[in-house]
Amino acid sequence: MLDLSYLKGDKLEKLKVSLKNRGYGLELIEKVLELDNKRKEYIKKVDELRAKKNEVSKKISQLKVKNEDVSNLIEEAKQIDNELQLLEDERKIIENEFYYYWSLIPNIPHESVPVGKDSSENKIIRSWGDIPKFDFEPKPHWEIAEKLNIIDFQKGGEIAGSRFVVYKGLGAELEWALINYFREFAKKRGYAEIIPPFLVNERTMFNSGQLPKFKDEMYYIEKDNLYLVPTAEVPLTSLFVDRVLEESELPVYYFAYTPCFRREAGAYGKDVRGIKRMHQFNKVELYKFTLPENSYIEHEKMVEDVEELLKSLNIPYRVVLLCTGDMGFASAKTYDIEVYCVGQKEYLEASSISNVENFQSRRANIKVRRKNGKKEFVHTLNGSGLATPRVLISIIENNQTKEGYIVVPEPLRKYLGLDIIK
RNA sequence: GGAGAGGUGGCCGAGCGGUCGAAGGCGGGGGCUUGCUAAGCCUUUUCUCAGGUUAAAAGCCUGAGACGAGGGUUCAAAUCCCUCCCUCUCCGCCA
Repeated sequence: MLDLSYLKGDKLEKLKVSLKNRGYGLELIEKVLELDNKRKEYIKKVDELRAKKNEVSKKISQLKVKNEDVSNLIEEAKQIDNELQLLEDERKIIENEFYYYWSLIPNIPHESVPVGKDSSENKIIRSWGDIPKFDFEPKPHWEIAEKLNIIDFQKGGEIAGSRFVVYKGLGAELEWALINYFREFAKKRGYAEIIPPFLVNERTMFNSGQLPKFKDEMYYIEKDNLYLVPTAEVPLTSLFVDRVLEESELPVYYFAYTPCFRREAGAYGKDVRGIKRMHQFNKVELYKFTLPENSYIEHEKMVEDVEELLKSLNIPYRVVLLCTGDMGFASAKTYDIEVYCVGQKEYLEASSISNVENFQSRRANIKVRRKNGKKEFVHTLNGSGLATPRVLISIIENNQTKEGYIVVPEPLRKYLGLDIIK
C-alpha cells in the first residue's frame, strides 16, 4: 500500500505515470480520487460537529462541578448527537470504500525499471552457463520422470486433481535433496531458518499484498477463515507485524521452506504437461527486512545469492529485469532468474526476487526507530531461493542420458547416496 | 471444547465515568555537571487523519480520532455492558 501523500501534487502525477506504465487504465485512479474528495468532505463535516459536541460536553462538566443546572445543555448535546450519528455512518461507508480501492493500487516502480508493456520488453541483464548439447534428441522431463517411475502424474490427478503430482521413491528423495540443499545454502549465506504456519489469516494475506486483489488465486478454508500460503513470503512478511524495530536489529535475513498452494485461476490449458505449473509445489524463500537506504544493495546481494546457488548446481540461467508492465503488484523492482531446460528448449522462471520497498511494511505496520527518534517503515525484500519444480525440470532435462537416466548434480549426491538415477 | 486471569504509549506498569493522550519507571533524544568510579542532575520523547500557514517539504497552529477489534449505554468511556480475537493458568481431547 502506498502513502496517501500520493494523492496530492507532484506525487499524484508520479502515481498516474506508474499506473500507466503498469498497463492500468484511468478508471481506478479516477474512482480513488472521487472517493478521496468525498471522504475529505465527510471528515470535515464530522470533525466540526464533533468539536461542537465536545465543547458542550466540557461545559456540562464544568457547570456540574458548581452544581448548576445543565439540562438545556444536555438537550443540545443530544440533538448534535443525532445529527452526528447519521454523518458518521455515511462517512464510514465512504472511508471503507476508499481504502478498498486504495489497496488495489500497485507499488510505484523504481526509476531503474524499464518501461514496457509485457514480458517481451523485459531486459536480459546477464546469462551464465553453457547450454548442454546432446548427440540425441533430448526428451521432456515428464517422459523421463514417468519412465523412471519417480513422478506419478496419473496418481496426482486421481488423488487431488490436475496439476497435482506424486513424487515417488527417488523422485521424492531428489525433491528433498533439493529442498535440503537450498536450506543449507541459505543458512550459509546468513539467513536464519523459519518454519511458519502454512495456513494464515486474512490480515496476514493483506499485509503481503495478496488480499484483496488476488483472492481468487488462493485456497481458502471457509470454516476457519484461513488461507493456504501461496508462498512463504506471506507469513514471513508478518513476522514483525505491528512492531517497531531498533536500527541495530536490521538487516534481518530469514529463509523458510514451505509448500506453496496456488489455484492458478485463469491458467487453464496453459503448461498442462509436466510439473511446470502446479497447484502445490515446494519452495525455499529468502526474505530480508532492511533500512530503506540499503534495500537496493540488499536486493542485488539477494540476486547474487540465488545465482551462486544455481552455479553450484551447474544450471545455465539468465537474470532478467522485469519491465513495468510485467512486474508484480507489490514490487518496486523485480529480477527473475530463469533456468534453461533443454527438453522445453526454453528458459523457465525459477526465481523472482523483488524489492517491495515499504509497500508491505506499511500494510503490516513494521517500522524502524531511527537514531533521531523518528519512526520509519522498513523495506522488505523477497526472493525464491529456490522453487523446486523448475529447477527439477532443468536438472532432469539437462542431465539426461541417452538411456533415459538422470545424472545427479554433484552437490545433491550426498543426500541421495548415488550419482545416477536409473 | 470447559473454567478462570488478562490485553494501556518502544518496553514495564498505574488509572476503573468528566479536569486522561493517559502517573511513575525503563529505554531513546537534547543539555548541564564531572571527585563520590560506563555515575549524577535538568529537560524532552506516541501515532493517524483533516484544515491553516508554505512555492513545496519540514516545522508550527487549529480541530478530530486512536488505551486488542467491533458494537452498545451516557451529554461524557481506557474506565460500565455485549460480541469477537489474542495471550496466560487449570481441566478435557489429541499427533
